[in-house]
Amino acid sequence: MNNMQKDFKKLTDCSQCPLRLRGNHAANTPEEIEFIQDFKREERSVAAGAAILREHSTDGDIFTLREGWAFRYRTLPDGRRQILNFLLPGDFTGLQAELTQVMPYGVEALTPARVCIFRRENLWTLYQQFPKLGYDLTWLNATEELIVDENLLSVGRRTAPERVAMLLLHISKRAQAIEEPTSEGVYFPISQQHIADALGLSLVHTNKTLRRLESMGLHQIRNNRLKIFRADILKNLSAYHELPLRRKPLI
Amino acid sequence: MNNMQKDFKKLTDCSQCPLRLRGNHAANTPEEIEFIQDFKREERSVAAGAAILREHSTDGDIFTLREGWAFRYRTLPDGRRQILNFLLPGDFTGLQAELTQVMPYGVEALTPARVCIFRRENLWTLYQQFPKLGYDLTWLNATEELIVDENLLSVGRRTAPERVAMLLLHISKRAQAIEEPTSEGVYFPISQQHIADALGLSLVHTNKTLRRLESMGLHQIRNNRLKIFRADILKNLSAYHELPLRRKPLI
DNA sequence: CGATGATTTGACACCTTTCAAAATTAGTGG
DNA sequence: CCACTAATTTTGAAAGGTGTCAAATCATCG
Repeated sequence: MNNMQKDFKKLTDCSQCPLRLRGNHAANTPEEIEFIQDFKREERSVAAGAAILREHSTDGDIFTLREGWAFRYRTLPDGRRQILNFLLPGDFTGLQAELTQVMPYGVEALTPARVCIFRRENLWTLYQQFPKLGYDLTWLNATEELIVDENLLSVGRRTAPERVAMLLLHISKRAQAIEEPTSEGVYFPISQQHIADALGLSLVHTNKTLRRLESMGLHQIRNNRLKIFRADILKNLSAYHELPLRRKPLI
Repeated sequence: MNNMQKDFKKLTDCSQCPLRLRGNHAANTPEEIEFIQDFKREERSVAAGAAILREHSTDGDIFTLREGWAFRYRTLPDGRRQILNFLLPGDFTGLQAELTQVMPYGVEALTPARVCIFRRENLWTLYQQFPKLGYDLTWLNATEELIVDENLLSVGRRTAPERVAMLLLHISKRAQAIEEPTSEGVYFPISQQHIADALGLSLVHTNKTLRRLESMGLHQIRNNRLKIFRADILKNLSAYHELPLRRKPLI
């Protein structure tokens, strides 16, 4: 936990970025990568449960999640929390803070994570020197909004079972896109409390719904792994249609 | 209604754009405005209730709402509808469609409206030739996401009275930002069905909640006008904190 | 092997939805 | 400007999905 600065100066060579090498993202030119390298101010490791961005703080970083999972959330004064979306490796966020004085949302690590933090003051330079990267940023931001839209539809209009089914499918799909396929399902480091906060449900009711779907043989969650058995039924239940997305850019 | 093409060729001179002249938006250079002028493919008038963007269609425009109000929404196969956010004059949307083959959401006019539709094929040119406008687009998109975030928090974690209070305040604030202040409150062309769809509530319960707040003297809706009487109580009830936003760009 | 946190269960209250129908308001044609 | 119809807003009553409370069972970890 206190190794937060152990690798402070030594920034990974972006051209060797493990995310990039995995080939899930759109390619960049060497010049672009060089710029991104300079754009990067810091890499930071954060423990599971630790804050990456603090809600209501007056400064906020823009960053890419390089390893681990996290989530973006907002809270009400009395503590009620709504998870806006989950962040998986490769996801970029923090731009919205550009608009306000205080961070309207927080980001918290779900697992031990590692983030690449960029120089906000160079954001404008990025747009000027590499329009393509500016375009990519817009793209990344729009992708995030698409997910939030989907979540809003869920929370606003789907029943509890439908919401849970939807979340299982959505997370499963996203996880599959970034990890090697195994017969043991996908990594799933999300607790029931997190699911509840993401779906606008209570913990108890989330648990009961989850148990119900699982006992129907639709899926299984065990040891931080999610296996989908009956994607067909889950899809039908949640009316979830995967949007065919192009390959995401990486910054 | 069938005057949809009456002013087809004659595009407004963007430098004389009524929105721009009103001075609510960040300024642009003459060169930028000239580019925007060329970027604009068409202006279109749509009737209240008509579609501006069709959900699930395979083509989608990017546009700025110049006059009137509209809303962005998604539906489930059985017809349940969730309004994602309301669009007021000056709002820009449609970028997300860039990411998918099918429009993930629809946009419908709430009042007679007029939209400036841009040449999607020139979007990339915009980023290249006018990085500043690219930056603005990112900004506009991020602003929209901020609103969706707020709505997700509401729908997920606020009670019905809290949601309604929140919506009244939020809309009132946005409306005030674009119209002359009058003693008669702000323009409010939103039906209870729309409120229900935006808040994830049923029509009946929306009505009862609205009536309750109104009978408590917190607000009044009459003749498409909303008057807030007790902003203090409404704020306290909804835990709504206005985010101090910078002046929005206009494209 | 305690201790702390996560998951499960059961019971019950209650907020919200659904169903039905009346009362208003808005829109349209004569 | 008055009918007439459609749409919106209101109300009441009852059903039901979710939340809250409490407590037990499991799991994880130093």
